[in-house]
Amino acid sequence: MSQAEAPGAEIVSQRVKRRGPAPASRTNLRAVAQHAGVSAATVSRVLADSESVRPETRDKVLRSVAELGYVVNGLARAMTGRGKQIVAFLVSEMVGPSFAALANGVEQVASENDAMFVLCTTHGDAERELEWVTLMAQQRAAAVLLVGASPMGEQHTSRLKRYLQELDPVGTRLILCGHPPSPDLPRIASISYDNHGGAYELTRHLTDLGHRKILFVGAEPNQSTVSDRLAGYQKALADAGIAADDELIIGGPFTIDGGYDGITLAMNRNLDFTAVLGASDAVSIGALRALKQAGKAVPGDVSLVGIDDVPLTADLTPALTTVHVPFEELGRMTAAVALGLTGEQAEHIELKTELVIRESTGHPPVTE
Amino acid sequence: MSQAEAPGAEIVSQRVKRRGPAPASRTNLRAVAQHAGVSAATVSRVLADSESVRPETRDKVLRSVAELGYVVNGLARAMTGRGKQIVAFLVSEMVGPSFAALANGVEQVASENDAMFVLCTTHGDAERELEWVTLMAQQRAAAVLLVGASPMGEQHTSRLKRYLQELDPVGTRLILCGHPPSPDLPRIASISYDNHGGAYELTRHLTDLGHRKILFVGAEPNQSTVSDRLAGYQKALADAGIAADDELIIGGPFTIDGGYDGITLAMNRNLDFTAVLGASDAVSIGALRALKQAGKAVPGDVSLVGIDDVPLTADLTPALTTVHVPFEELGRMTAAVALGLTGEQAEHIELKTELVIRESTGHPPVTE
DNA sequence: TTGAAAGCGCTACCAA
DNA sequence: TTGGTAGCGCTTTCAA
Repeated sequence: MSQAEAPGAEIVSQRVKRRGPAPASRTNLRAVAQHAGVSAATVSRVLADSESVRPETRDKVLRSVAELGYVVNGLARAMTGRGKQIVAFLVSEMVGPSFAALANGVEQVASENDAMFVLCTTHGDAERELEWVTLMAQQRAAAVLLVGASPMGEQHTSRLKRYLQELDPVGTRLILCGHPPSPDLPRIASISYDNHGGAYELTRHLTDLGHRKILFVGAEPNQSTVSDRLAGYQKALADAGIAADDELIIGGPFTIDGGYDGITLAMNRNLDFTAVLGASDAVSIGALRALKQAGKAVPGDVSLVGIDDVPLTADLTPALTTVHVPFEELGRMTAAVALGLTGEQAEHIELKTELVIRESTGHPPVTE
Repeated sequence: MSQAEAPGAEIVSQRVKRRGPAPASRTNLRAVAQHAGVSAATVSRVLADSESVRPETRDKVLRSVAELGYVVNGLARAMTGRGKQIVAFLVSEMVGPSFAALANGVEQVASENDAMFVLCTTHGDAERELEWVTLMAQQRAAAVLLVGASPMGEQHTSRLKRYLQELDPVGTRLILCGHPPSPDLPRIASISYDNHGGAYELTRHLTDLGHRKILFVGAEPNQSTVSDRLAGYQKALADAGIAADDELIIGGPFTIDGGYDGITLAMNRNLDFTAVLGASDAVSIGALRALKQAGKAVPGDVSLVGIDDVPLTADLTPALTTVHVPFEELGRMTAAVALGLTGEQAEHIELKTELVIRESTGHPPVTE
């Protein structure tokens, strides 16, 4: 270290105090300034593309930057409020095409707006979720997105309150995505889509074809998405004058295996049905597998429908009739709200869904 | 602001200087200290779970923290070197099940090790990729993961050099995931899998069944993954004593549509083939669609194989014979290297792939 | 147009 | 066990 350059007369002896916390890089803004023979302020201005700096000075600085391989410290920058915004995407599992489309939508808008997309998975663990929320509060994230269905009810509300408690003081927004507004916490923005309507249309399509015994598979209890879908299904049945039959509602998880097991169970129970409504496309895919194995023709013997319209459903045999959910749009909307691009007040947006009729539905077989 | 507390004799008048850069929260560690009647150092110790603090003091502090709704500033903390590590996952598009499995693997290991998983998409835009690398260097990320195949050759090398130039000075690791080592830059760690061997086995399976005219669809030019797969295919043909026929190699993107278009093209050209090797499962799915539309039976008329073994391939009709790629494992490995869990030196790991025979392959039809 | 210097909020050293 | 305090690296007045 050259100490000859100090212009001051008296040399303060043990001024040198070292405590390198960031051991990686020793080249900081000050070093660049020194190298370029200007002040730190000037370097900062150059880096911030500030107008008021003479071209020659700027060049000099930039040359030093290059020469020293200097990279601004975004962390320090963030501390002064000039950092990148963070949009945190909290989801249970990073699986499935719907997740991908949704995340893509969020990421697009985030990076269009110069924000950083941070993905956090909870694996359904409430503790982990809280940890993420806390971390994001600490990082002063712009927004935390709670993505996907989560359990409803009292417990959920108090959980959200807990989150708010951490996020509010630091100004981080909390947003529900794919989940209806929490009635007790209307302040929390929510971007969701019409699960009820989608399931209604789907069921209606089935009853219009003449089906009267329609199995609902994948009724995971106490979960907003499913319960809305279930409600839509029930409403459509009622409107068609079909009596509710709880036997036809099969529980189980929202997965391929869940669908497979659900159908297997239904057949073991000798349930009588001519159509199956999977609570999601994944469920329907599993259902299809089970149906095929049992030698049932789709839609000859049994009609099958799903919900979500994930990409590959069109490539199944038969191509699946389903409800299209605009996941990417949902993501874009959510990010827009997260970044405050849509106005200030709490928002509750519900996107429309759309029935897509393909090959897996037909008239019920004529029973004699 | 109380100015009475200044112990100095002379009161400098316009000392009050305000410039609130973080407008959200005014409660900082100092505020907590004041509220609790202790020093900042003590609060810091409590928050860091340091041993040397009396229980009563700790309680007092924690009470103040709760009362004030204080949340530590992770940014400031990061500046002193105590921040969360960042693992940045750079990928072209956030699509497909293979992406999900891979990302999941990385995320798992990252959060097991208390690091933050940041997902960045480039949409195939080199400029965007560089921007991300720069940002991550600024954020002092622990590692940047370049995920997925990327073009090969001279240009690629100089691109990597450019990245290194930004990442090296700040100690951020650069890692290639799903991409073989760069011959010119052996320092850069790479975690990949055996594309050549996978394609070889697959082709071998086909030739063993008696196929001699095997179409390769999805030969996107100048891309490491494909070129390795293509090489494996060619090697297997050669080993089976089958002459190479470039006509049978169809270009096009690595997607469902790419597969569809590829087959359509091949049939328009009246190409003679009894089996199709899709460069990826997506390609094969598209190929299957086209084949079906043309009235070809699979595997009766044409055998079809893919590579990747993405979840839904088992649910196609017929279930697809493919090569299983351990994406999640790949992700876990990559993250481990990224976080330096495996030793210090540059690593080049190649994971094994495995042939999965399902229903889409059979003997070629007997031609008379 | 440029420089000096005061923070931003936290951690860690050194004394007490 | 606790407090004082000097940084970490940057931005931004204020004055020159």
